[in-house]
Amino acid sequence: MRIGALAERVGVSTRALRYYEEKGLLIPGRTPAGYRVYTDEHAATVRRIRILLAAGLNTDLVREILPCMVDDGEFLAPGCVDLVAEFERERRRIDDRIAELHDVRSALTGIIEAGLATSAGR
Amino acid sequence: MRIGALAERVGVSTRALRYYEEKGLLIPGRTPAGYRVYTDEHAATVRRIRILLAAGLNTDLVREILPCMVDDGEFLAPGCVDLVAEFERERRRIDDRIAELHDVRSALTGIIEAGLATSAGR
DNA sequence: CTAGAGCTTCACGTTGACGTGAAGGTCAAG
DNA sequence: CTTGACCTTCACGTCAACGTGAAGCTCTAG
Repeated sequence: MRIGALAERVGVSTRALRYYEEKGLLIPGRTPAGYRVYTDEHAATVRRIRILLAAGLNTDLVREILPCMVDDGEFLAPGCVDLVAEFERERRRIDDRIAELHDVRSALTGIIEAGLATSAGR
Repeated sequence: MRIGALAERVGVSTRALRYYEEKGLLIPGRTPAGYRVYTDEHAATVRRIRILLAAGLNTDLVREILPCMVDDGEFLAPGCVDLVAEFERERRRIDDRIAELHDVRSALTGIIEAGLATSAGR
């Protein structure tokens, strides 16, 4: 499929797909005329990219993680083993981030419940 | 205290404190010469601002939430009651965000454990 | 063969939360 | 009274992940 079809299928812009290629996250084939050609596997990769970016990872990190997500068996590609320490650091950052969000969530909950009590009590 | 002292005390830059004032989050007093003057209460507010911003809220939202966090009693200021619906929407966004982070966290955990199994098994 | 939908590569614009000087005023210490 | 640390207000720079044209090539339908 070509870039427009993939974009509509996964719900991203064509510009984003070209950007992912520029950053080395998603390398399509090419027709003789130079058109980008994508497969179903590319579509799956784009969905993974969106999830990782949405979690706040940057493109450099996504590029490292992506090849480690394809071999979904029990073992890992050799290059990925060397990155385990980095992945653990990133996991800790995510844990910290989740904790921050939980703090703000409870603060919001306190305000919301006090607000409901206030509007109910008067 | 003046801006430099507050900045060092809470661990932010003076530029950030001026930016918070520009955005209406933190309004200091002024000396006759025009120097900004902050109190301990301002310091507490800055800590709240940092937490909210770190959670991904923007300055507009922080400006709305801040006055609702000071009255830590059971009830709320009247202006805050009208914002409860907006706070609930923001809480849902935070819940979504936490769920996204959990997804990425488990993906990372899968990779890390597979990596440990791979390096242990050979 | 021509219109037009879709593709290509530049290349500059956007957004939010600041960083980073520039040019100058204020104030306590020596 | 002068240094120097601290402060003031502009005002442009930064960074990431794209958005948004511009100018031109390609392919299919009629």
